[in-house]
Amino acid sequence: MGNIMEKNTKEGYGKILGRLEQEILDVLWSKGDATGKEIFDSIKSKREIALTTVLTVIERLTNKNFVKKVRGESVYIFKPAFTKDEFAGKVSKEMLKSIFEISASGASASFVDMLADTHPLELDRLAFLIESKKKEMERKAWRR
Amino acid sequence: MGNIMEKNTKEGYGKILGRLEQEILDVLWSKGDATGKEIFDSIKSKREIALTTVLTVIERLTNKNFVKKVRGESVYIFKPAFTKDEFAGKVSKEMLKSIFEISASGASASFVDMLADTHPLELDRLAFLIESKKKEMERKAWRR
DNA sequence: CATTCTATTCGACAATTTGTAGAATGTCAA
DNA sequence: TTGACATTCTACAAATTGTCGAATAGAATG
Repeated sequence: MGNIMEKNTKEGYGKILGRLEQEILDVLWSKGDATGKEIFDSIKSKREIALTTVLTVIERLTNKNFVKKVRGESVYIFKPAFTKDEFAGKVSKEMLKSIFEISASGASASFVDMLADTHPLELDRLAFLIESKKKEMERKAWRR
Repeated sequence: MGNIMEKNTKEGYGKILGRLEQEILDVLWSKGDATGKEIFDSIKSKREIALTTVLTVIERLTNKNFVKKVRGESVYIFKPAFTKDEFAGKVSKEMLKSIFEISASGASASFVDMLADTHPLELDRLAFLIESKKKEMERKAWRR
């Protein structure tokens, strides 16, 4: 039947990062840290691309504070500024804020569906998180 | 202390729609349907803007299938293609998919935090949704 | 029918974001 | 000094969104 949200925009709506940006962060998350050349090699092994292209985008990620740049011996070394979890957390907080402004209930329903489809085991953890959060809120309400 | 995700990009990361796009959909969601002129009037009452600007963006939303355009008597009438809930559901599905590819656990945690902050009462509904979903999954697993 | 509003569509330009990469410049060792 | 390698600069292209004026199409009126 074809999803209505498709094909209208370049990347779709949920895209946080561009393709190359994502590739770079993936390399960094998997290696922990890397030189520009290493990142380039890794991406180059999958598709044709110029070194400077990769360097440029790494630089941009650095400016966005997604990547840290530190001087190594004779070469810069790049590190992810956040772990995957931290990153996902920060970004989703932003995104969800936008969505919640439109409709919290619609977002909740989708969230559960999505989770059930892709990470069914996470459902239990989510249930647990909710319980914890509720308890935490009670404690806070208590202390007043 | 200042969120690290701020100020780097024009709009921030979670933005699904541009400002004017959002304003237009908001008008449509609140009125149910409206002519171009009506939408324009509504937005114009809050800030200076040209009629054609609004019309152009309505047209773009129509092409994205966010808005339906139907011939009324002598004037076109626009309607939201989705309710707020549907829209939030569809969009968040997309977004969450992206985020989950990065980290499901980070996203879950943020989700709960966000919900607790902005719509605390939704927490119970979410817990309920999870339970329902789990039961549904059990039933499906059962039938095999 | 010609004139005059009003509605709608077109075409354009600006700013931002992301991808792309060559040119220029910097660094360090032989 | 001369290479070889590293890093930065500069630029362009395509998309997206905001912004409108000009042109065109339709409807209403005299």
